[in-house]
Amino acid sequence: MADPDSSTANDTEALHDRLLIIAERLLAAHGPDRFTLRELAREAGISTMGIYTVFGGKDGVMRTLYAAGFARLYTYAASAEDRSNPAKWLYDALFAYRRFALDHVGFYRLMFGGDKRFVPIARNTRFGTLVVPDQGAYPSYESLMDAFAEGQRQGVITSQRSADQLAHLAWAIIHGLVSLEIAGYVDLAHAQDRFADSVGLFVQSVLIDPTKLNALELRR
Amino acid sequence: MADPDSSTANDTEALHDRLLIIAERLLAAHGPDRFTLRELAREAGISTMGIYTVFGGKDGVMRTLYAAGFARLYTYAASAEDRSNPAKWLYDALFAYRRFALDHVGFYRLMFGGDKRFVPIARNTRFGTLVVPDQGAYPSYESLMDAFAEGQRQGVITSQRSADQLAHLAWAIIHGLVSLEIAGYVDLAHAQDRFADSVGLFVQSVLIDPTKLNALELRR
DNA sequence: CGCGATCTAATAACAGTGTTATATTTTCGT
DNA sequence: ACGAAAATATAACACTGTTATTAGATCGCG
Repeated sequence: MADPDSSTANDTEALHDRLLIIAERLLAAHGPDRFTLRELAREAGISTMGIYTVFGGKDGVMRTLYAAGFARLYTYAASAEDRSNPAKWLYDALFAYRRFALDHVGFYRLMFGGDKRFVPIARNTRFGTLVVPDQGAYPSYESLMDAFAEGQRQGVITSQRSADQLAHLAWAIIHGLVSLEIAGYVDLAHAQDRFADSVGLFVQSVLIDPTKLNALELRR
Repeated sequence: MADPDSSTANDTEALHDRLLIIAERLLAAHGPDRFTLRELAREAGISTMGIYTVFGGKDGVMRTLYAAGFARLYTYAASAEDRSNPAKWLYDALFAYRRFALDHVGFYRLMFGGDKRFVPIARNTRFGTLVVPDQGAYPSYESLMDAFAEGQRQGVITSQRSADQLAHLAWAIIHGLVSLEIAGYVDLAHAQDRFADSVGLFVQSVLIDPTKLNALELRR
């Protein structure tokens, strides 16, 4: 408030943020398919063209929501980073992923529904060539790989596969489980147990030294 | 042609089939998002309302395409059913699933993109409560479970988990791998190898007795 | 302060979409 | 052969995203 020449910048920035909050709500309510520009404008109390000056068009809004989704996912992943216990860290990360997907189905469908419009191209990382959405989203996957690497270093994870291979399979598994659940192919009454069972089967058989498992209680 | 009173029935049935073929082409070309009724009518050379008399509306068309997708998936699954060799059977089934998804991205996104509109509710089967699209689609999943059950019977698969649990995890894994690939999150240059690696890691560590693996060469 | 230039915002218009209403033709049973 | 019913087409409606156009606000700068 002490900056006089940023009043306009703050106004448009404030409008940007306010629109984004409403857009997230509409995305969550209707899903990416039925998300409409005009409803966003109506809810915000501005004309349809106001959105064009802020976001450039519907693509701009969806692109921003897409990035916001990955940022939100990262907050879930970050909350699972118990680096002192790699096995727990891994479990928590996998469950956090599901939690995010169920809490934010709209985000999830926008991010992984199969519309490649907003997915950037592959780039080289220190773990190999990966496709990662942007700077703010990459940490989620990096954190998962770190969990594997740390588990291998401590000997809790006995697999000799690379952390990248393990993380890719782990990601595929939880994404598969979660997206099947979201799409409606898992009986709701048993979805929770099915997820826990499948994750347990995967972790115990592929990853973790069975003799070190007793220290880990399956949660939820 | 020897049945006089079925001329009309044959006509509408023929129109139904012709429309379905064109609809499949448009779904493959544009994806489920950009599929439009009016283009279908235009391509078929009929008025927009002609589709309403045949399918009742857009929902009817999409529902029919949804069922056709599962029927198509079943043809892929059926081609993998080498019942004399459960391990090969399983591998072939997993690779056939990916083949179907890549060959028919439009179908795949319609079936698993997250729009629950056409997914029926759960029902009881002899393997437990499952969500299966319809009579014609259920065999795909049943075949997968049969592969596990037969593998366990022959001792090739040593896991003591139920065939249902194993099939569910297997389905989640291949669906996860494939849908991440389709969504654009796997580097195209290495997608093939990544899939084979992940499937191999899963099968060898979770399912198959290592001493019986030498008889099985990884394909493609 | 003044004032042209630039950006912002709203209204109006346009080409699409799915769907309903209406009219016209075709088909079919009796 | 004729009335009922189904099939098909045309027109209209309420939406969508987007582009023109126009009015209003803001800014740079002498």
